[in-house]
Amino acid sequence: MINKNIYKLHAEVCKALGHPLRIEVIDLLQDNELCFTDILEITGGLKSNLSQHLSAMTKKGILTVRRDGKCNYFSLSSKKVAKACSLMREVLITNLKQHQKILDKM
Amino acid sequence: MINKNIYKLHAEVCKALGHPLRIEVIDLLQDNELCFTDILEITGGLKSNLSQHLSAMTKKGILTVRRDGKCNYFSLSSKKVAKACSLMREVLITNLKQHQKILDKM
DNA sequence: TTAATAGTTCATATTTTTGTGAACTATTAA
DNA sequence: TTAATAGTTCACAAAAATATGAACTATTAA
Repeated sequence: MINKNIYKLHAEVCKALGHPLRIEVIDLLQDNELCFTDILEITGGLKSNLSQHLSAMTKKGILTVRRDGKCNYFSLSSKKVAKACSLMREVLITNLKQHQKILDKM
Repeated sequence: MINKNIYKLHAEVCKALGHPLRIEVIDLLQDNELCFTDILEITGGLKSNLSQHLSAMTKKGILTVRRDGKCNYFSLSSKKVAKACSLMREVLITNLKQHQKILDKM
């Protein structure tokens, strides 16, 4: 019971990976920082939506913001996030291949 | 536009990490398989709830089931899932420490 | 000071996830 | 064949996440 809280916190951080737009942002920020407008231009959609997603990721400690003039530059707070994300992508790829293998047999 | 689908699939798989109970299950299955009843006994809660979470994780290719007699044994489909999960835990720990540091200064 | 750029915040509607209990299925043992 | 064990499935209610557009704030430039 006492350690259920750590699972809750842990899940909160992991939730940051659970949305297509947030995955795309993590991909974009893999090697460099980008400002809000750059990210918006690449990902598309509404600025309010992106802003809220970036804000949520920042609150969870996934992203770091740096203000420079009138621009907000976002970056990954740790390479570990990108690594975790890419491991999960590998799991997905393996699943898709497995799926394909099953289809091939039909 | 064409590659937005991969983000969607990727996010779907990552969502498996975004729930306290599912995190706990991943932790439990890190080194060994366990049957449904064992997992239920450790995690607590309703069997229907656990069953649905395990089923969702299995559909997403995160878990593998092996039926033996009347028991269903669950295991991680890949060590990569455990690794991704533990990387995100490290990110959380770093955040918590950072948070603590800020509190200490107040 | 006014306008433009760069974003954030907020309220609300919609969609998705989650939890619950009851009913159901499958395997084994008596 | 009946009962017990081990789970799954289903319908529904409640909670949480998401998308949207309008209004707002902050910085810079003219």
